[in-house]
Amino acid sequence: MDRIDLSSARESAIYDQLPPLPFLPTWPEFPTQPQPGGYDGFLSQGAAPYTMAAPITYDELQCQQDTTYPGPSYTLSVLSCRKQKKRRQKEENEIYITKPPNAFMLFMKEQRPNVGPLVRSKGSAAVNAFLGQKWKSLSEQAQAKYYDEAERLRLLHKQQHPEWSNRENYVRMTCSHTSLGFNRRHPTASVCFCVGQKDDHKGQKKGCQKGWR
DNA sequence: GGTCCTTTGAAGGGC
DNA sequence: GCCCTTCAAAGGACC
Repeated sequence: MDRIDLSSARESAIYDQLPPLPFLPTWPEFPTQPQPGGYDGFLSQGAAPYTMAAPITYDELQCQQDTTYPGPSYTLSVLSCRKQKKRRQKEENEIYITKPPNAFMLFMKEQRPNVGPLVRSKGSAAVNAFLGQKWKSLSEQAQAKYYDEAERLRLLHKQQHPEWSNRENYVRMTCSHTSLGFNRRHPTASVCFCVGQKDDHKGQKKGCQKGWR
């Protein structure tokens, strides 16, 4: 596994004191030993041959949320950090604060490595769809662990970024609903500066429009 | 290089 | 209060 040095990143070391996530090593619904086939076996056999993931750490979680995570070097997957690394470079030293993950996102993060090659070969969309089904099949007790952790991370995020709002990461709504919108690049600007473009459900372009900046 | 796909849940704005 | 929209994650596919 590659190692990324994030030691030059910003101040707070609040995550340093957090213990490893206490999740799945004791999860009772699935066998704790690696099973041949992983989720693919689950699909093809209708049973639950399950490849148990090693517990993820807060270091890895924080990498997904904010690659400016302070502290020494962390053992990270280059792939898992690629998008944010690209975005960071794009933002040219400006800090981009991501939304805290919800319960399902934590579940996906943890279980994605367990998905077998058959499902994985169909792409991330298929993997996520499969994990969505898996999520729904979990007991409330099993899901509660993820809801609790998501809530804890949400509060932690709020503590670390008290002024932050989801709205700051929005590309379209802030621009389309007010002439005094703001966005991730210029959160305090008095004019809207469009930074993205997406297709709506009708296949039409939304996002950047003439006169927005 | 940028965007889509695909999921669930959180959050915010409009009415 | 409800509805709609966006974003959080992943990485291959596509333009």
